[in-house]
Amino acid sequence: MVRTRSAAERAAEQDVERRPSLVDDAYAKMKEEILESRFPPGFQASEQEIALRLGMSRTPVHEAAIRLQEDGLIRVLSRRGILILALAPEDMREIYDVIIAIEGRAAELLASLPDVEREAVAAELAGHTAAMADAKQIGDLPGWARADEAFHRTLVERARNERMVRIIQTINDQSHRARMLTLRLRRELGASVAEHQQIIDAIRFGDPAKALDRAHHHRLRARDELLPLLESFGLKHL
Amino acid sequence: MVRTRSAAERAAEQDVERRPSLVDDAYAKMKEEILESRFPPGFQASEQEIALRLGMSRTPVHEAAIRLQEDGLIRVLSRRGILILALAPEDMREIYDVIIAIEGRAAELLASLPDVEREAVAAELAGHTAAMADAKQIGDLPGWARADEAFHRTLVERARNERMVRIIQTINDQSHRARMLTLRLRRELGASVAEHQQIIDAIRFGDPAKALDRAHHHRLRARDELLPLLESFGLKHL
DNA sequence: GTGCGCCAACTTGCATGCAAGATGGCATCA
DNA sequence: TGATGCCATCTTGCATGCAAGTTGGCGCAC
Repeated sequence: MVRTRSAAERAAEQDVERRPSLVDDAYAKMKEEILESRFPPGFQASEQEIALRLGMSRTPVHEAAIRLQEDGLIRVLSRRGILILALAPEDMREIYDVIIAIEGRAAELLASLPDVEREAVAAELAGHTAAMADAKQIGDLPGWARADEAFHRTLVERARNERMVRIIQTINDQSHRARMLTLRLRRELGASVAEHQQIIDAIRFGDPAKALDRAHHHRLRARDELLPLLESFGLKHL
Repeated sequence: MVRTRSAAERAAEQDVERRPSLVDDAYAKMKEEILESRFPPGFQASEQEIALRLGMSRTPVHEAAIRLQEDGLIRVLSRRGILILALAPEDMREIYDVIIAIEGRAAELLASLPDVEREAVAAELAGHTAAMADAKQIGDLPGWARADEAFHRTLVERARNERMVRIIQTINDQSHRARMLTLRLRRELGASVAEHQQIIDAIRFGDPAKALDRAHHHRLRARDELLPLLESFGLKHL
């Protein structure tokens, strides 16, 4: 029966957290296997077999597969199982453009905040950037990557836009394997610190146009360094 | 069995279009009912009942519901059916910021294309804008809305980024009801034509920075007109 | 009259059955 | 020997059964 619901009912439902379901479990585990390349791109597996491995029936695996397909990580082939998608350099170009768009707007929004909040965000971002500089100093590549990721995550999360956060999360999942792969290829850890600093300054001084421009510039520079690298390695899919 | 697959196999699979499934059918029909407010926001329905109405079992309805939940149109409540989500003015703010980010970058990309392509895109955009002016002249509000939508769709689609297209599609679905509702509230059809023209000019002359700026400005102006309107009408959810 | 608790009805989560599509290999024929 | 077509096998799409969680209402106690 379709029926209207009171505001009270709706408010109550906001609180209700879904209890852990097998579908959530399957989703999390399959995603992890894909991101860690234990299900490498281009491989195919039957839902049956995954179900067996995860100790559940086909149903929750199938439903998790639908979500992963929406995330752009796999394709569910009719009667032929699940295909783990690979990323081409072309996909990385698309992904960078989405990041440029979203992070640029986020930086612009952060630079438009009231003084106190701006300063708080700037301080937080500066902390992550300092951690990057430290990690670089002692040659701690994973540490550098973590701090860099924290900087960019903060940039978007502090802009108070759940949809932007979600978009970035999806895009990050898609490009996770590529990031892991290229981390040790990159030689330009220094430039990032300086560019982050410029973004932070623009936010701190409340200059939205400059924050947007510097955020764009940072990601464009990173992309222009990464893409040729990928292609020179002949990485047609990753 | 998990196994590697040749490039030929993979290429072949690209062609394989999924044949129409009941899940696709359920997804399309449910989405239409939601967008047309025949399933109004805040209402709740059981999967059982929807299945009955669509003449299928619960399974495809449930799987379609998962996809609609990923799209942000509904929430699947454990053992309590499907809840049609409403949009608050706050959501519209988020949505506009995503549009501003994506369309801004798209305009920037279009203005960076080679001469010939830039001109082709500019001409196409100019066509839609002319249609808007005509529709406004004769008071054809739905015609104006269609041409406006075509302009913005073209802006993103011509930027050759499938992910951006997908993001905009999702966002448009989410805000469809709000757009329909506010179409007749708006008084400012004229401003749009002039602003579109500025975006077109920037693309035609190959000025990416200006194209970005004008695209931002256009959507910001539209948002700043719309949001107070929504709030003055006390539209807490729509 | 008011509040509490129990219960019947309903709803989905998940497992499984069945049918039909897809595939690979083998046998057969030229 | 090479090509073709058939068939056994595998895999999913969808329906349905069952169990467990959720809800609303009725009756009972005070």
